[in-house]
Amino acid sequence: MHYTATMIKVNPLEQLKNQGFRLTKVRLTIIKILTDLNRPQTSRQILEALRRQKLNVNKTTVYRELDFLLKQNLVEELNFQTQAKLYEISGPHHHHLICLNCDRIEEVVLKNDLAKEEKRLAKNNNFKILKHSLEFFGSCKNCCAKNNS
Amino acid sequence: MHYTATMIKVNPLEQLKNQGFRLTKVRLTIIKILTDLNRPQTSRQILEALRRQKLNVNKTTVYRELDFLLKQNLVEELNFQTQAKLYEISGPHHHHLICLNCDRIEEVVLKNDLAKEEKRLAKNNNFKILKHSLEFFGSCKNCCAKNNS
DNA sequence: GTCCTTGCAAATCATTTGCAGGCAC
DNA sequence: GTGCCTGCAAATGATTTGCAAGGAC
Repeated sequence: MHYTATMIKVNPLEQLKNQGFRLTKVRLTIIKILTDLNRPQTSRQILEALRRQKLNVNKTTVYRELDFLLKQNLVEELNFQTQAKLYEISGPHHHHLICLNCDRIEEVVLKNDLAKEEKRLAKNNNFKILKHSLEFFGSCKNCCAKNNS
Repeated sequence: MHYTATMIKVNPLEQLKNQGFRLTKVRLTIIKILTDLNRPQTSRQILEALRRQKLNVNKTTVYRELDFLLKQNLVEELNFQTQAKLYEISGPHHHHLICLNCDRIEEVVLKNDLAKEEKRLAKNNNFKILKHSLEFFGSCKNCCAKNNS
C-alpha cells in the first residue's frame, strides 16, 4: 500500500509550512483570535484584537492575511452584513442566527440539511449548486427579554 | 360592519399619494425598471437604466429613492454580493440561484419552506425569527455548457 | 407657502494597490 | 539572495450627508 496526500491527515499549519509559507505571529494570532472568539469578526475587530495582544499591525496586513487564509480555506467570508464583511474560522457547515437589534450572531446546524432541495433545484433549473448560505434574522434571547420588560 | 385600513386593498402607489408623497417620474421609473427587468440590480445599474430612458438623475437621488422605497416596503435589499447591494421589487418570498461565473441571478421557490426548521431553531435557541435569506451559489446552465465544451 | 424632491460637492467607510523596505530560510 | 511578509500612503468604489435650490400641491 502506498500513501497519497489525501489519505494522510496533515495539520493544516504544517501544510502551509510545507508549501513554503511562513507561520508568522500575525498569521497564527489571527487564527487563534477567530478560533477563540468563535464568532464572525470584521477586519476591524480582528485588527483591534491583534492590537490588544500587543501586535501592532497595519490594516493592510490584516486584509492581506485574511485574503491568504481564505485562499487556503482556513477562513470563510460572510457577506450578509450591510457594511463590512465578516470572517470566521473554517469548520463544519452551519448557518447563522443574526439579531437585528444587537447584531449578535449565533451558529446553528439544520436538522434536515438542504441536500434534497438542492438536488431538485439543480435539476429543475439546470443549475449546478456548489454551496449555499442561509441566515435567520430576528431578535436574540437578550433582546427579546428587554423588549418584553 | 366598518372598514379598517387593513381590510381594504389599496394600490401601493395610491397609498403613497395618500400619505403625501409624490409619484415622481424617477420614483415610478425605478419601480418600472425593477419590475420589468425582474432581476436584482445594483444602484449603478438602476442609474444607467434611468439614463437610457433619458432620465438624467444624480446617483444621490437613486440612493435616496431606493431608501424611500425600502422604507415603504416596495423594494427589497439583497446583501450577498461582495461589492454592491442589490435591489429587487418586493414580491412573494423566494430565494436565489447565483452563478459564480457570470453573476446571473435566478429566482427560485422552495417546495418545503423553512417554517418547521425555523420553529425548531427559535425554540432551541430562544430566538425570535423574523425572516431568513437563503441563496444557492454555483454554475448556471450557460456556464455549465461552456465549461463542458 | 409648505415640505417633498433633487443636484452637487464633499465626506465617510471598507477595501485594494503600488512601492519600497524587512525578514526568514 | 530569493521569495514571503509588512507598512505606509494613496487610490478606488459604494454609500451618505449637508446645504441650497427646485417643484408640486
